[in-house]
Amino acid sequence: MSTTPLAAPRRATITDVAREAGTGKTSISRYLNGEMSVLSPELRSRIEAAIERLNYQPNQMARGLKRGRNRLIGMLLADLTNPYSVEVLQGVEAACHALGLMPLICHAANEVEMERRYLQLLTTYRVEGVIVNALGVREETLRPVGGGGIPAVLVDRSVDGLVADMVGLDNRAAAELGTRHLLDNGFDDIWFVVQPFEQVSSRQLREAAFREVISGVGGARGHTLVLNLAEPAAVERALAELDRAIDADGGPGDAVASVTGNATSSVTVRTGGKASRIALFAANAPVALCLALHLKARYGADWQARVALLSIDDPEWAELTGITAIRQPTYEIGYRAVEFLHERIEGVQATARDCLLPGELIVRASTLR
Amino acid sequence: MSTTPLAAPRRATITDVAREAGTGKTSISRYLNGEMSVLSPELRSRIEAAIERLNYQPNQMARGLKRGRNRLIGMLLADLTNPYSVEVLQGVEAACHALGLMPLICHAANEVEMERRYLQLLTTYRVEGVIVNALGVREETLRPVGGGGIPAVLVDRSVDGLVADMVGLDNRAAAELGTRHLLDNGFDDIWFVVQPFEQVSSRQLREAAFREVISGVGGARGHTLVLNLAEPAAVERALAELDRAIDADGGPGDAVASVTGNATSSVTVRTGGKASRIALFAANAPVALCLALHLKARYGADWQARVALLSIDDPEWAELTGITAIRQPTYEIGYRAVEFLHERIEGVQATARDCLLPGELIVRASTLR
DNA sequence: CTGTTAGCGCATTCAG
DNA sequence: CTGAATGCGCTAACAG
Repeated sequence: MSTTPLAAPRRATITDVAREAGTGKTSISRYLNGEMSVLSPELRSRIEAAIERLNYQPNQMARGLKRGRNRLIGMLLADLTNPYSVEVLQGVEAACHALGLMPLICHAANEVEMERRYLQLLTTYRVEGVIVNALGVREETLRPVGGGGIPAVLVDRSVDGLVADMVGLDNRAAAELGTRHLLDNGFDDIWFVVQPFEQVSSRQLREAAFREVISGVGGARGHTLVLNLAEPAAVERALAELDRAIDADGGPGDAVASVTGNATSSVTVRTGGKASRIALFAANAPVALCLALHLKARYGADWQARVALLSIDDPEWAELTGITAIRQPTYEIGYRAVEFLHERIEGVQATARDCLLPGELIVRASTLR
Repeated sequence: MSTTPLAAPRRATITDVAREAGTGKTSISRYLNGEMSVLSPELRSRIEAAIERLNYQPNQMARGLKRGRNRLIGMLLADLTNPYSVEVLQGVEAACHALGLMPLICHAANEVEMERRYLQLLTTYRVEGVIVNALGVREETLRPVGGGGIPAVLVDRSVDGLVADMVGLDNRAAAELGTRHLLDNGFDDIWFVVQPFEQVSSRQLREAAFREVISGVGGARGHTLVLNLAEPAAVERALAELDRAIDADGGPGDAVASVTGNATSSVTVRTGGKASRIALFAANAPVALCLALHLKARYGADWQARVALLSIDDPEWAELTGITAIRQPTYEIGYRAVEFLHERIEGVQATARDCLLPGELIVRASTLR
C-alpha cells in the first residue's frame, strides 16, 4: 500500500510486467513481438494475465530508440485547405494502415517557414521517411531529405535539384484533355488561370500543355492568367483583366434580358442561341473557387450562362454548381506514394521513379453549349 | 578513414559531437537545452562548430524517453472531410506552435475501429495529452483517456461518462439563432435535418434547441429529419419524405414558368410573389451539401427559389451558392482546446470545464424573401 | 525454452 | 564551469 500513492499513476513498464509475471523482461519482450512459438503456453498465459492486470502498454519511443526504427513516416502537406490534400491523405492513411506505418501529418499552411520547421521536426523524431507535397521552395529546404538523408517521395510536384520518387497527376495529359474538351465544344477563346508558378512543377506543366494544344489549333486563342490567391490586390487586378475580356466577348446568347450583377434579382432568359466562345480553365480547385465566387458576384447567379468553367480538381461543390472538372486519382496518389516510400525504406535502390496517374474528365453543364 | 564506409551515413549522436568538440556529452546536452550561461564562450563556440560540421540533430525520441515528456499531443479527428475539422485544425496548429507542442494528427475517417486504434497508438507513443473530436462511441473507447489516463479535451461533442474539458460551439444559441432567423423571415414550416444522433451531443443539442424554439411559436411547424449519410438507401428514403413535403407546399411564386428538374434547360421566372414557407435547417455542412445536391438534381439550377436552406457551418461553397449559414468559431475552438490541454498537462486540477463559443449568422439570399 | 547482460541517445545527479 | 557515471524502457545477442 505504501508503494505508489495515487498521485501519479505511473505507467507500467516492461520491468513491472516481468516482476508481476514472475519472469524476466526478455520473455515479455518476446511476447510483445509475437515470438509465441518460443514461449511455453504456461509462461505465455502468465504474461498475458500480468499485462492485463497492469494494463501495460509498451512504450513505442523506447522500442524505436532501441531497434532504430519507429514505423513513423512524415506526411508534409502544403495546404490542407485544398480538398486535394485531404483526399490524398485518405490514400496515405489506408496504405500506412496496410503497411504498419504511422503517418505524422504536418500542415505547412502555405508557409515556407512552417515547412522548414516541420521537416526539421520530422527529422529529429527520426521518421523513417517522408512524403512531401512541397510548397514552391528551393531544394535547400528539403536538403535533409531525399538523396543523402531520409527517404522521401514527392507528391504532385517535383522539386528542382531534388532526386526522389514522385507520384502525381499526369499533368500534360490532364491539361490536354481539358483543353481539347473545351475546343471540341466550341470554345475558341480559353483562359488558363493558375496560381503563381514559383517552383511548383505541376502548375508549369499544366500551363505548358495548355499552351501547346492551343497553339496547335488554328483559330483558337489562349491566354494565361496568373492569380496570386495570397495577394488580394493582385487577385483584384487579374480578375479585372478577365472581366474586360468577358465583357468584350459580348455574352452568350442572342437575347439576354438582363444581367444586373445582383444575384437575388437577376432574370436571365437563355434562348439557346450561339454559344459563348469564352471558357475559363482553372488549374486547380482553389483557383476555380475564386473565379466562381467572382463571376457570381459580377454576373449574378446565372454567371454560368456567360462563361464556361472547367477545373482540374473536382471539389465537392463542382457537382452542385455544375462546372466541368478533371478529377485527380487522389486516393491512389496517396496510396502509391506510401508504397514507394515503403520500398525505399526497405532499401530498394532503383533510380528515382515518376508515377503519373491519369485524370478523369467529368463533363457537366458548364461546358456544354 | 576506416571508421565508417559511406554505406549508411549513420546520424551523428551526442557522443560524436562531444568527441568532435573535444568535450563531454554533458556540455553538449547543456548547450542543446540552452543553458548557455553555464558554458564558457570558448567551449560554446567549439560545440557550435562541431554540431555544424556533423550536421547533428538531437534525437527527440531519446530526449523524450529520458525526461519523460516529449511535447507530443494527439489530435484525433472524426472526419477530415468535414471542413469544420480542417478549420479547427488550423487553430490547433497555431496554438501548438505557440506553446511548443507538436500535434500528431490522427484521422479516424468515421470508423470507430480506427478511432480505437489511433487512441491506442497515441497512448503507446506516450503523447502528453489528446484533443479528441470523437465519433459517436461509448465512453469505453476513450477509457485510457481523460479521468485516470492521459489528459484530454473534447472538441465539438462531449462523451457520456467521460469527464473532461470540452470546447465547441454554443449549440443551443446557434440553433436558436438559426431558427429565429427563419421564423423572422416568414418561414413557418421548418425542417431540421441532422445526421443520426447516436452519441453525438452537438447534434442532440442543436435539434433540441430547434424544437424548443419552434414549440414556443404559435403557427410554426417544425420537423426533424434524420439523414444517415453513411447509408445511401436511408438517405434516399429521407429525401423522398422531404420531397413530398416540398411538393405539397406548392412552390414559391405566383408564376413558375417551368421546372423540369433538368438543370441545363430549366427556365424559371421568379416574379417576386408570395414567399415559400418551407425552409431547411441543416445541422452541419455535410448535411447541407447532401440536401443542396439533391435539391438541385430534383428542382434544377433554380432550386433555391423553391426552398430556403440554412446551415450550421459555413463551407466554402456557401457563399457561391448563396445559402445562409452559421459560421462556427472554428479557429478559436481549436486554439482554446490546445490551451485547455496545455493547462491540464501542466497540472491544473480544476473540475471539467465547458467552453461554449458563439456562432455567427451569415445571412445570404437563400433565406431572404 | 528462459534469463542475464549490454547498450540505443540522451538528461541528470554529483563530484571535481 | 565541466565531465564521469547512472538509468529512462526496451531489444538483442549471448549464455544457460
